[in-house]
Amino acid sequence: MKDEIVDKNSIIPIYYQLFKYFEKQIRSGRLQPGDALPTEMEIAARYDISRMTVRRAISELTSAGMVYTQKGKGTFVARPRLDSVVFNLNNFFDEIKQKGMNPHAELLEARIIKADEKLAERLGIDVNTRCLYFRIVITADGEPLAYETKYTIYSKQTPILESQLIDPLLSRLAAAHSDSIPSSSKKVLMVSKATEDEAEVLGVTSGLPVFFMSQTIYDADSKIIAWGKTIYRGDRYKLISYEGWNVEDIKNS
Amino acid sequence: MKDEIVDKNSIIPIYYQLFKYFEKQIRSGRLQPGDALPTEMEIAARYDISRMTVRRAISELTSAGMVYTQKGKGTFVARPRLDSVVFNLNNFFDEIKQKGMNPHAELLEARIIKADEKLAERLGIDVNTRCLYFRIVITADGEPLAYETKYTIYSKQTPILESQLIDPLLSRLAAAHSDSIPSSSKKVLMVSKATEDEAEVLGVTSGLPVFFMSQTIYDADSKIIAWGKTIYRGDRYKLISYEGWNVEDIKNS
DNA sequence: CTAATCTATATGTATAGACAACTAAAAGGT
DNA sequence: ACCTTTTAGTTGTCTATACATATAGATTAG
Repeated sequence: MKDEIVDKNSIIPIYYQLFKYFEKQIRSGRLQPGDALPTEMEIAARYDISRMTVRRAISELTSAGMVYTQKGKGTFVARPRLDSVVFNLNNFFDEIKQKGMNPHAELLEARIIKADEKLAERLGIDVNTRCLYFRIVITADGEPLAYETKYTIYSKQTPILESQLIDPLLSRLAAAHSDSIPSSSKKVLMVSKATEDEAEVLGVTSGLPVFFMSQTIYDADSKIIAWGKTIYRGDRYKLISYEGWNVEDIKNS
Repeated sequence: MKDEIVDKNSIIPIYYQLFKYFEKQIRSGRLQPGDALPTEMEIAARYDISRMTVRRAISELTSAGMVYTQKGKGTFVARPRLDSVVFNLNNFFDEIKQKGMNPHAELLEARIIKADEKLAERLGIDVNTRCLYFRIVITADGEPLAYETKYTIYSKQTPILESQLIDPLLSRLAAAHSDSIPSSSKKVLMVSKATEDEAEVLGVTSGLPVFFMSQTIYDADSKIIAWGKTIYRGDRYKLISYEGWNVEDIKNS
């Protein structure tokens, strides 16, 4: 009757059962930052499993950032990192749905263009290179939330599907229409005031504070293959970031 | 003369040498998304090492998100995730330094207060609970960049050091002055216009678009132990996020 | 009393092997 | 021609073991 923690006959891997057990201990606060876990040998002996299996469980905990190990000393519960901010700006289709609203993307304009000097400069390409240019507006229950302008190199000449243009992932679009493979991206988030054009599309008064995000997609050779900007309504949009070990609890508070 | 890829006599672990080798192959684009890695047995045989050592290397690649494995099929190079945004808003001390500027934090006000109704509501505590309240302004080369207002529960009554108040990590402060241990945090980023007070502290004109970030620190029982807000000058601050496999290259472009 | 050495203990690396679970293609039967 | 079964090959899990390396405290030498 020592333990129901590890069931060797379960189809669930032993290392995973152990991992989940310690994760629970830490998330609930029963194991607190700085506390030492039992040594690997102790755990192995207690549950009659191999030390390598224990190490696999601890390895998972380590890469989840929940514990850290010190050679010669032991394994300890880590302090949660509460100093970074992780936003998901792209998949707001799902976000809007989750709020019980109906997301929709409307294509305002889509054209094949030849790059002028300004665009050529921005994309690092030659003037007159063929590009795909389009603008969309994203609405929730009919109300505009974001306004996107995007450019991608159009070298494959594949047919353009409206469903593709609506895809919030610029990198996926770039993969479809350029013959380079997206490898890295750079995003810059700024605050700005809505221009007249933006205000009209978004249905707000000109000068309203908005988020301005530019996005650049690079291939493995660090060449630009796509560029886009998105304007988010400042009065309807905010970015929320959760971090730590009992995140699920605080989301409902 | 088959390989200089793995040196068994090196002090660098074999699995790490292997990991670095494949990482390089992927980052450089010689291995592209979708490409299959050699099988574990092949790699093990080729370099005369154990399969478990190969698996360790692949495990590192997997948790770095660079490859994925499919049972019964093989190991494949993953497509980079280019759809999230990771910002580091807090350690801008380092950021400012990196730009060759001189960061400084100035304490505007620091007091022990008893929570009024509004604050008690916000922190989820009783009215009259003792709290630490303070405001700081962060400058680069003397120019104000951000303006922070923070509250933490003050239950330990430890002495307050000015060096602590300047710490950009609110969770560290909360750990020092409350007897709860920070476990999770919630951050909300919005756009706003500078109020008169904010504009004066930041030395800008009232109404300038600014970033507004609120931050709430919770303990393991999901109780609030600290709250803060930060105003970032919109004309001087932008958030940059890099993702992908050749990030180091595009940073210099 | 101090400094160097030893010892016990902890995690880190690496090996060799066994079997399970899954995949895809080959082989076989109807 | 079609469906089923077999088979080879792959990753996943787990074991048992050996030695390396780091830590902290006890022991010892001076």
